[in-house]
Amino acid sequence: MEAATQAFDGADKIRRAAADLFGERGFDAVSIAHIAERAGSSKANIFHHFGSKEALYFAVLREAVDRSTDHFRDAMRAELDPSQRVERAIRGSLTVLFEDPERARLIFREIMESGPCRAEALANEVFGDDFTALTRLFADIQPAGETEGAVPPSFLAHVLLSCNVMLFHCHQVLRHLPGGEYAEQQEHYIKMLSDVLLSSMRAKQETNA
Amino acid sequence: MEAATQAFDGADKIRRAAADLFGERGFDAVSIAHIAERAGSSKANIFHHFGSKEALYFAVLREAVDRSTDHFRDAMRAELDPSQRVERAIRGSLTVLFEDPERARLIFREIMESGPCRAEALANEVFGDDFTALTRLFADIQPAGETEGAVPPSFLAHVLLSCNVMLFHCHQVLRHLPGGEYAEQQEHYIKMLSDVLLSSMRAKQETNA
DNA sequence: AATGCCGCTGACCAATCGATCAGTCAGCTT
DNA sequence: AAGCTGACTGATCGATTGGTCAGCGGCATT
Repeated sequence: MEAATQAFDGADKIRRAAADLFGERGFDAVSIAHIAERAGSSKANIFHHFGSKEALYFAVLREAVDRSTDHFRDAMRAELDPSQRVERAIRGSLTVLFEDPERARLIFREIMESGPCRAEALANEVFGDDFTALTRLFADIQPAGETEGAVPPSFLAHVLLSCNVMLFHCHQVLRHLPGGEYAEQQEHYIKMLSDVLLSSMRAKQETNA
Repeated sequence: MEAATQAFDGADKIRRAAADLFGERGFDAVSIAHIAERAGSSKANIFHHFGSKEALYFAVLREAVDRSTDHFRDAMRAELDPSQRVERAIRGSLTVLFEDPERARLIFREIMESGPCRAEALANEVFGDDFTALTRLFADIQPAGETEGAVPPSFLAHVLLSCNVMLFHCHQVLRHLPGGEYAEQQEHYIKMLSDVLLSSMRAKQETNA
């Protein structure tokens, strides 16, 4: 029978140590020796389990991605009125980011670094589902019949995710900016972003100069 | 008399090569030997001019920051009607990013990596001016008297910068997302983001559930 | 012509990198 | 007890890392 502490493999401890270090400092700044030390293991054992540094990195990345999508989908299942659903979506996405910062940084670094080759795979396998779910949420909320000149739902998803990701990565800088107090008042931030998104859905005024 | 080709120092060529490589791959993934090779110089010469790898990195970073702020301030000096000024600001910020991608990536990486210690310095010396200028633009545009329950200008600046930075870093991924065609149609993107920002400035409807 | 300075180089250094190796040990099967 | 398997280790590999150093050649000054 397994122990009550979830039965930590040696391989699991290595994966966790690697996830922390890769998330903090990136692929190149972390050495196998560091990971082995943090995991309480030996260098050779890492190669025994994962074969190469790159393979370990991909294993860690894939696990991070899988857990991330699970979290996100749970966060926006409710069927409430529009403003509550939007706030829920913002809060959910924010939670995914701040609950496991190393994982979030790991994934974003991968996006930044990925050339055109890996980008398509990342879009399909990693972010496609989340983005589609968010897009559908905005499409559902939008007042029927006003979809003509309005901002498309997928772009509202872009706005939501962009603001959250920026807040996550830069909040240490943002809070020192003039008028950047919102970076430390999460509820206030959610309210403001929700206002922006909702108001740009109803608008149907003169859209052209 | 200097040559017509701007008189490239050996030191200048090193700086340029380093800026390219650091921007592409980050600090740790780039070696002095790589930089020397790309610059057509020798390893030892780099240490002769800059003393250490870290010093070279900071020199490159500081130069990138200085040039970036200059570009941005020019981009939004005009005094047109609100929608045109907003579009101008979006386009200006976008130009800063895409005109010199290595520089932009260099700076953003520094923001991501910087702990609380360096974050305040970065906020004051690097982004403070741009952010303040953008904030003032939105404050000017906002209809007088409606500043009560409205979204504050500094948050609109956050939205603008977030969306642009996200588009810049992730556009290879975004264009493969369902509904992500806007990532490749810059004018369309500007129009949509402008709509979002403008409509959330006029809104004064029921702001609470 | 001798001087000092400066941009620059090849050879070299200790340290560390990712990776491989032979080999130890515990547990399972027969 | 014999045999096998898989987790694990210390020693070690060649390559590469950031960094040092003595010295070269051109150029201006004296």
